[in-house]
Amino acid sequence: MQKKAGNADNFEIELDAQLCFAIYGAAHAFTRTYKPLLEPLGLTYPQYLVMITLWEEDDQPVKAIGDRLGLDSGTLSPLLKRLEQSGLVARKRDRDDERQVRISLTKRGTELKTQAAGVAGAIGKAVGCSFEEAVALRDELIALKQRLTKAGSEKEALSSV
Amino acid sequence: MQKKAGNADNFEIELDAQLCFAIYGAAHAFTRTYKPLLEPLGLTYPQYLVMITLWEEDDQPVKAIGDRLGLDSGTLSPLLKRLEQSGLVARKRDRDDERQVRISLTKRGTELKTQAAGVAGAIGKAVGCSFEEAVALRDELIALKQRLTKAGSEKEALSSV
DNA sequence: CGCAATTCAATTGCGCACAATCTAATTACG
DNA sequence: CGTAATTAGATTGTGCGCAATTGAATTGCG
Repeated sequence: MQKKAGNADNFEIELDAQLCFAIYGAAHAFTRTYKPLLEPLGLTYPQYLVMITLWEEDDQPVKAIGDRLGLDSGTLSPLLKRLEQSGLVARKRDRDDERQVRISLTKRGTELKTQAAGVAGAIGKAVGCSFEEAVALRDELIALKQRLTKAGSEKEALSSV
Repeated sequence: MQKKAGNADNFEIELDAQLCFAIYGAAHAFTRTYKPLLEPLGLTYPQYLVMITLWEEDDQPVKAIGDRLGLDSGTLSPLLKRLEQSGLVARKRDRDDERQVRISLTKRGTELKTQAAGVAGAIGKAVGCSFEEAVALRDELIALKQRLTKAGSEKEALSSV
């Protein structure tokens, strides 16, 4: 990336593009790394994330899972049906509030957590950095996400592009 | 790689999961931030990335774009057809090697770069960190991606998960 | 109570991602 | 030269991700 004399805009575009590419590439690399590890479990990466939230806390409504992962019902509804089809979760209407569908782990779904332990270990190896580095990276990403989310929720008065 | 006894695994799973969530969330937050800015340009986020590579260097074969972005023809073929439909790029077979399809910018595609300059500025603002911080984050993500990619290409002898 | 507004989930439609498969063109090699 | 292996791109099928719409249930308020 050659340093342009004077005009800072070009440089900003360069950096913006590079950050774009970097996060896009890193996220995809993550997915690709997980894929072969999750395949024997019969899970995709987003399905794995849903299972993690359920291993953390069983019997949640769809909305809660969506909030945790930043996904809406358009994504979750078919995904959860596939998990149900796989025999990992059960979907049932809440008695007290029939609008809600509560997702709970089946026996097989609960048991899968044990196998998933191996996955985490393999990923830790693939990430190839120390525990402290991983923590630092995690915190930076969380902070980045929060800044982006906050900026987005405040205003979109950028019409004069 | 902290190879500990069995019950330390829980801790690893936590961190693994958190890193998972963090990068997944950050990548999506990025996409969502871009979306309203790219809409007036008639571009999606992946289309924007393709345009950036073409602004960097015009008249590239599909393969080169795919290598740059880590995408295969299954993704790029329809995406490039939509860009062609939008009048931003042209697709033509290479005379010397008829297997290749070279993608080049149209007049409109070239001109769009000017408008895109505003996008980068808005994103820089949304990211809300200093230039140095952005550079550091970019480098960390690139390093993370490279570690993951390398680990993935070496071996997949994790069949005993 | 009765009706409007809100909330939750499902559905539809479009655009990625990617594996697997296919065709056509090029290169390698005996 | 001719056949095999390789390479580029397109196609098909599955699964996200998200906007927009729909429909049912619940809540709010007079």
